Amino acid sequence: MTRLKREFYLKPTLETAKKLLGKRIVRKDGKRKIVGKIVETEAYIGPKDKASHAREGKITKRNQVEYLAGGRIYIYLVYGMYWQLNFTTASEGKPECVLIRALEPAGKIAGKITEKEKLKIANGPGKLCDYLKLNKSLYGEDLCDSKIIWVEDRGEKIKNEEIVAAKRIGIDYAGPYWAKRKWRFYIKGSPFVSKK
DNA sequence: GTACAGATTGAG
DNA sequence: TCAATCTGTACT
Repeated sequence: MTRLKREFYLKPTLETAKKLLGKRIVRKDGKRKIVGKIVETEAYIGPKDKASHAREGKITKRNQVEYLAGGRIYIYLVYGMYWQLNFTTASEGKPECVLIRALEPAGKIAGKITEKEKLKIANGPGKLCDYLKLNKSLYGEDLCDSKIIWVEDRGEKIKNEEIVAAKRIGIDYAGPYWAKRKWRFYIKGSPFVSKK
């Protein structure tokens, strides 16, 4: 297996967000292995980005892991019920991260599942955390070192022409300028991306 | 201590 | 279109 190394996460965040497309998240939950191909991501580049939790250089108990060197898990609860999986990026001191918005289930899936159900089991940031069995206990986990979650490159290359850049979702509170930035990326034509 | 809004989701 | 649901964050 080829686990992504620290270096991968230290590159510019927008670049990392695009390069993550097509990579596999591997999660070990006890004896079970859950795998999903990343098909949709979103970039957050604090402190200038008004939509980022680290806007204005804010440091809180929730977002502090964003300030560490890239390659860690930033996970938090929104709306009181959904976990959001992010990978931290950039070097230490730069609060930047990539939100994982949708996965294409890969490998063996627990229980019986139809092709139709498969399309909708991880097509949203809250749903994919459920699929991967993630919660607060993964906060700060190091993707370069962890035994329970990491990201693999299986050689699949997504060409630039296959990547669609679009507006980010659910961040209108940041004002039109930031809400309009096309910092959401997904694989063109993938039926597994989150609904619009 | 209290108020309040949110990087979503699925039902109506 | 809208409520569910609860923690982090700001402010008294």
